[in-house]
Formats: sequence, C-alpha cells, structure tokens
Amino acid sequence: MNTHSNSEKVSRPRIKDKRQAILDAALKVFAEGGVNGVPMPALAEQAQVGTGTIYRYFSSKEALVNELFREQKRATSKRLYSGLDQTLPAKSLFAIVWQRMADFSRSDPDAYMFMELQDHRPYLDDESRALEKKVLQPIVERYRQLQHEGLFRSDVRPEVLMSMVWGAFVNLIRAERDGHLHLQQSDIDAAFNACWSLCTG
Amino acid sequence: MNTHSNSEKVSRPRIKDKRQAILDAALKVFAEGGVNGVPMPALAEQAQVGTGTIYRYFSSKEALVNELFREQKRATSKRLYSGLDQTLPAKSLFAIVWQRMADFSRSDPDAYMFMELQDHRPYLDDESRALEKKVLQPIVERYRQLQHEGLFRSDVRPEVLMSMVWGAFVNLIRAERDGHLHLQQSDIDAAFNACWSLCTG
Amino acid sequence: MNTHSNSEKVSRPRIKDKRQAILDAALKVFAEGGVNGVPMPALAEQAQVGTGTIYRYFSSKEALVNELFREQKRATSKRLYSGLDQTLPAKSLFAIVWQRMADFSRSDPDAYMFMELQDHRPYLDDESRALEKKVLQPIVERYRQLQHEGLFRSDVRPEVLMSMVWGAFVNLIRAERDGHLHLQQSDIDAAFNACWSLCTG
Amino acid sequence: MNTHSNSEKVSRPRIKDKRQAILDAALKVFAEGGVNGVPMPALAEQAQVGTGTIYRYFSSKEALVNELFREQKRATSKRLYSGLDQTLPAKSLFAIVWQRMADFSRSDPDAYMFMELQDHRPYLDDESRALEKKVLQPIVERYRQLQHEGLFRSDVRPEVLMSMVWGAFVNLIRAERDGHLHLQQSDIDAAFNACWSLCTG
DNA sequence: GATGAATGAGATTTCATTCAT
DNA sequence: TATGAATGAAATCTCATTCAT
Repeated sequence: MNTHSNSEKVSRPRIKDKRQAILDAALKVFAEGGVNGVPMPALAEQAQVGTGTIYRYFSSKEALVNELFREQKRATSKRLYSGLDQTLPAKSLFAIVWQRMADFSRSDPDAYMFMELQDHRPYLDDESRALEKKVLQPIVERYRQLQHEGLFRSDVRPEVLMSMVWGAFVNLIRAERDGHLHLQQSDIDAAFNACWSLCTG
Repeated sequence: MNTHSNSEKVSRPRIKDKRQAILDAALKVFAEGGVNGVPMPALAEQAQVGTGTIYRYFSSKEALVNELFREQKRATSKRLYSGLDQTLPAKSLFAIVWQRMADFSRSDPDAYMFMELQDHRPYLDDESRALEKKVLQPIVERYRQLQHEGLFRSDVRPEVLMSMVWGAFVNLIRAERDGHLHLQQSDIDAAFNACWSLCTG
Repeated sequence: MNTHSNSEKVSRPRIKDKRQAILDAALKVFAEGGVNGVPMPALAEQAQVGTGTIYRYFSSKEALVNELFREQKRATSKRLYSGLDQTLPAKSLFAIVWQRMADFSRSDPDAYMFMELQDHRPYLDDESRALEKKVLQPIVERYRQLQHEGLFRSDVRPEVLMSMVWGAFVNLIRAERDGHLHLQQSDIDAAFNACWSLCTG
Repeated sequence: MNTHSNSEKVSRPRIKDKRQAILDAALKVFAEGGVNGVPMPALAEQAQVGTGTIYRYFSSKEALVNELFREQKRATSKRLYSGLDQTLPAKSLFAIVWQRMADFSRSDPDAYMFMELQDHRPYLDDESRALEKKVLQPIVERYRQLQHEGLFRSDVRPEVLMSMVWGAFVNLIRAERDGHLHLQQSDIDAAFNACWSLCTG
C-alpha cells in the first residue's frame, strides 16, 4: 500500500525530488494567490523546502514561472490530445477533447487555473511563447483539414475558429470560477453542441 | 503670483479634475504594464500629479483599481449596448454589438486591455464583482428572450451561451495581442457569423 | 526643546541634504567596517535616513561606492595639490604636499582609510578608474619636469618614482593603523627626507 | 580497501592531502575574486572536494583565511629572506631581496596578490596579526643594524624605513596591476636604486 | 489642496554552514 | 571520512503609503 516504501523506511511520507515538489507547490500557490501574490518563502513552505533550495533548481522566480508554464503547457497538450482514436468520426473526437478539457479543469483546477490566469504572462520568455505557438500549430492544422473535408465551415480562418472555440470554453470555466454560473455536466454537453455549431456553421 | 489662479483660464488646455486625470493615466499605464508592474509614482507622473495627490482621491491602490474597474465596466456597458434600435432584427442588433466590441478593442485598446487583463482580479472587491454581475444581467435576459422567441437555441442556458460568445470574442483579440494571428475586418465579420451559428444552432 | 520647531530655525542640528548625509555616513561606516561589511540598513541608520532613501539618490550599493570614491578622489586631489605657491623651491613644495598628506590622514582618517582600503576596488567602474588615472596625470608630469630640471634622478621613470613615493607614504600610515608602529611628527619629517632622497638619488 | 594506501601510486597523480588542496585552491580563487567574492562551494569546486570537506579541515571561512594567511606569510618570509649569503655586501643582499620580491610577484602572482589584497584584513585574528609582527621583527633588526653600521641613514627609525621600502615596492606592483604602468626589469632595477637612496640618504 | 521626498515593511536572492547519506 | 543538497539568516533592493511643506 505504501507506494514509496523501499524495504521498510515507512516514515518518510514523500520522497519525490525537491525540484518536482517545488513545481507542484508553485502550481498550487500560484493558482490560488497569483504569481505576484506569493512570496518565495511562502512557496518554499508549501513545498516543504528551504527558501534557498528553490534557487538550486531555478535561477529566479521568473525562471521558475517559465519552467512551470512550459511543463504545464506540454502536460496539458498531451492530456487533451494524446491517444485519440483517429478512426472515430470527427464529431466524436471533438467531443472527447471537449470533455477532456472539462475533466482537466475539474480534476486539476490548479493546473488549469495557472494556465488560464494571465498572471504569469509578464514573466514569460521567448522560449515559453515559442512553445505556446508550437503546441497550437497541429490543432490549427486539424481545423484546416476539417475545413477541407467540408465538415467545418470555410468562411472563417482555421486559427480564428480555433481561437474562438478555446475562448468559449475557457470563459465558461472562468465564469464559473468568478461565481457567475455553476456548470453541470449537461451544460458541458450543451456547450459542446453549441461549439460544434460554431465550427460547422 | 498665485500659480493656481483660474482668473485667466487661457494657459491650461484641459483642466479636467485631477481625479479623472489619475483614472485616465491609470488606464493607460495599467493596460501597458499591468497593475502590479506600475508603481504609484510612475502612475502619478503619467497623470501629471504628485504621488500624494492620488491618495487624496483614492484611499489605496486597491481602491483606485476598483474605481477604475467600475468606471470602465459602466462605460464599456454603455458603449456596447446603449442606443440600440430595438426595432431592428435580432441578428442585426447582434451584429452591431459585435462590431462595437471590435471597434472598442481597436479604438480604445487601453480600456479594452485593462478590462480583459486578469491582472486586476486579485484587487477586486465585492462592489466591483457585484457590478460585474449586474451589468451582465440584462444581457443574459436578452439571450433568454431570444431563446423564448425560438431564435436562439434553447438547449444551452442563456448565461452559458453568453459566456461562450464573450469568451470567443475576447480570445480572438487576445490571440491577436499575443501574436498568434492578425485580424482583419473580414475575420471579424466571419467570426460574427460563426458566433451567430453558435447561438442559433 | 522642540527639535523640529521652525519658529527659530536654530535647533535643527544638520540640514544638509540627504544625499550628502548618505555619502558622509558611507565614508564613515565603510572606513570602519569595509564596504562588504556594512549592510545598507546600517548605513541608513548612520545617515539617519530610511533604507529606501539611499536608493532615491544612488541606484545601487555599487553606484554609491563609485560616487563616493569619485567624490573623495577629487576632494583628496584638491586637498593635496591645490593652492600651492609654485614660486617656492621644489623641495618646499614637496614638503608641503607631504605634510598635507600627513594632515589629511590625521584629520580625516575616514576619508583617508576609505581611499586606501582596497575594499572598494571590486566595485569600481570604468568612470572611477578613468578618474583615478586622470588625477595622477599632472603629478606624473610634475615629476617628469623635475627630472628634466635635473633635480630628480632620471634613471627612474616618473610614474615609477611617483608610485614609490605614494606607496612609501601610504604604507607608513597603514603600518600605524595596523599597530606596527606609532608615528610622530618627527617621523613624518624624517620620512619626508628619506623620500626626498629616493627622488633625488 | 584503504583509500589512502600508497602501495600502488599509479592512478592518482597527486594525492597531496585535501587540506593542502583546499589551501591551494583558496589562494587561487581568493586572489582572483577576493575573499568576499568567492562562495565556499566555488572554492570547493576549484579544490575538487565537497563543500563539507572544507569544514572538516577549517572550522569556518574565517579560520581558513587565517590559516592561509599564516601559511603564506611564513612561505613569503622564507622565500624572501632565507638562504642569503650574509658575507655579501649589504647592498648586494638588499638587491637580492628586492629581486626576490619582484620574482615572487611575477612567478606566484596569486600568492602575492592574496597577501597584498586588503580583502582578507577584516578576517584576520590575533594570531595572524601577531605572526605578521613577528615576521617583520628580524627585518627591522637588520635595518637597525645597518643604521648602526652607518650604512643606512639614522634620522629615520628602522621600522619607518622598512615600512617605506616595502610600501614603495608594493605600490609599484599594484600600479602595474591597476594598469597605471607596465614594469620591465629595468624599472625594477632602477626602483631598487631609488630605494637604496631612500635608505642610505 | 497639492506635492514628492522620505519611509520601512516586505520582496527577491545569496551564501556560510550543516548533516543525512 | 567525504560529500553536496539543503538550509535560513541576512543581504540588496522595491514600492505603497505618509506627511512636512
């Protein structure tokens, strides 16, 4: 049952390396308090490390935010788009991704919040921005392809379409966070249908 | 000798009161540098007032941000929704509002940016959040009405629909700001059509 | 009794501006504790200003050290070499400068110590180093002239000669500071004669 | 099994003990970066030992600096004054020592720099200062003796004379280090002659 | 009322030292 | 014994806010 037992060193609760502990803690506290709102000692405490330890792994707060951003960008991308059965009809695939987005925002709200919080933007460096673009590229291509197949409307550029779909979803979650509405699964499903209409015209 | 005499209003071109000068300056600098990124003395300089003067009109930076937020919320609301000719068909009205949103983001990018920057969110107080809800209410009602009229799809709750539309638009502008795409009027028009599909199904 | 009364501005002990107060305090505490040994808050306390105030006048500790160095370099130069009656015989002039050096080290030990402490060297920027050279130039020229006049020995380059004289003096003061000897006026005078021999051969 | 066995001296080229490796490394990095400028881990890396290892041999950075200082003080003293053929004329002996000083500063600039850098002074303890005095004592005595012999001028106390000679030399090297001049062997020789004049009057 | 120099609490970052392995 | 990751006290620097003028 003890997932980290290695003979019987029962007591130590978590042995994952400090670097990851710091990233995990950062995700949590930044999501809650905003990057600017969290002093390094507070982050250190959450990570259960000394303040100085953070600087063994990240050269500055800015560097930490960027590495966290990139880690999450990659993880999110994988989480949303990997392992899709491409033999399924497009609408099913779209629905799956949509549901994954919803699941993501529900099951890992810190990660979702951190990524959608604009808080980190002033910290982002070129590498992070490049990654952001790189991750979007294949999605745009998929949209373009669906347009060529005549499934998606072609009067809107694929990157515009994609941006709208993503924005519609994100704002839905944000509205819930801000207390403007409460989402149920039926809302998620209905929103999917609406987005499908957006894409197919 | 009295440098503040206004017996001859000749020299000073615009004497709008300092309070407004501060709010105007705040909008500009906050939009550019983020609320956290702009020290009060920098704001004071932009507003051409002394640092202390800001505190005669606003009790704190937080209070200033809130007042600015509320002022802009009201102005934006008026800008987008006032003076609409309700005799026009719904689609035309929707199109007008959509174009107003586009015009707003183009002609007053500072105001638009400030409102859509999440930067100010940690500062917002109850009054600001209440206003945000209050402003959204009539829009939601309009959506609900259009659903009752059978024009908008009814399988999506009106607040969900509205949130998606707003999110789709906002993310489009953000994508442009972030350099992911460049929008032309034709894109705005096409995006409108896509959003109309989203709403009507 | 009210030290801040301004009905009679007698009481306030020192009104000199903060910038100078900071430089004065810095000279004192750096001379005593070394640049590295004195934290900015300690300097602020000595200067009777807030820590932040230092940064209104100097962009960093390094900048402060450089400005202090340059100020002192100029003041020292003036103190040692200005207002000399050039009609006096060279030996008298040399004796006067030598005595001025001694007086300087006695009457303003902080300034003297700060300049001769090597402590500040890692902080010095190009401008400071350029000033150092610039200040030495006319002295070298004077040595060269005295060589041409046949008064000073000519088998040693003037800059070498000057460097030795200065080093001999400085090390004398340092030896006293380090407790290796105690200097009396008679020692100063005798040392002058020895240096004169060094120069004239 | 014995890690310090020297039955097979094959593999490790130089096994001088870690203590000495640390002192050697310290001399190098302190000369280059100043005592304050070099963190202990950087020193450890240069010495090719673990950071903690330093603390097995020296109780603190201060203790290390002091031991290094004393080691170098003794080595320098030996290097400059040992093995002199006391049957040679005084001027020859003086010339030899002078040349040894020059050679020292040239051939082992790290050691020379470390000793003449004032950087370490705030670290020095009583023992180091006592050693400094002790090492100077016989030199002073030699000066005194030469005065009694009528070779050196007697109007200057021997410790004053010695201090001036040393200062003259040191400042010459420092001037070169600071880029104020470049020394050739002829300058060293000429400077010797000038110093001889200083001593003999 | 208006000012902006001054403030000091608090932020980020460094580094001498320790200690589990 | 040797290690070097970890630590946290202490350094440098920032900035929201105050207050004497």
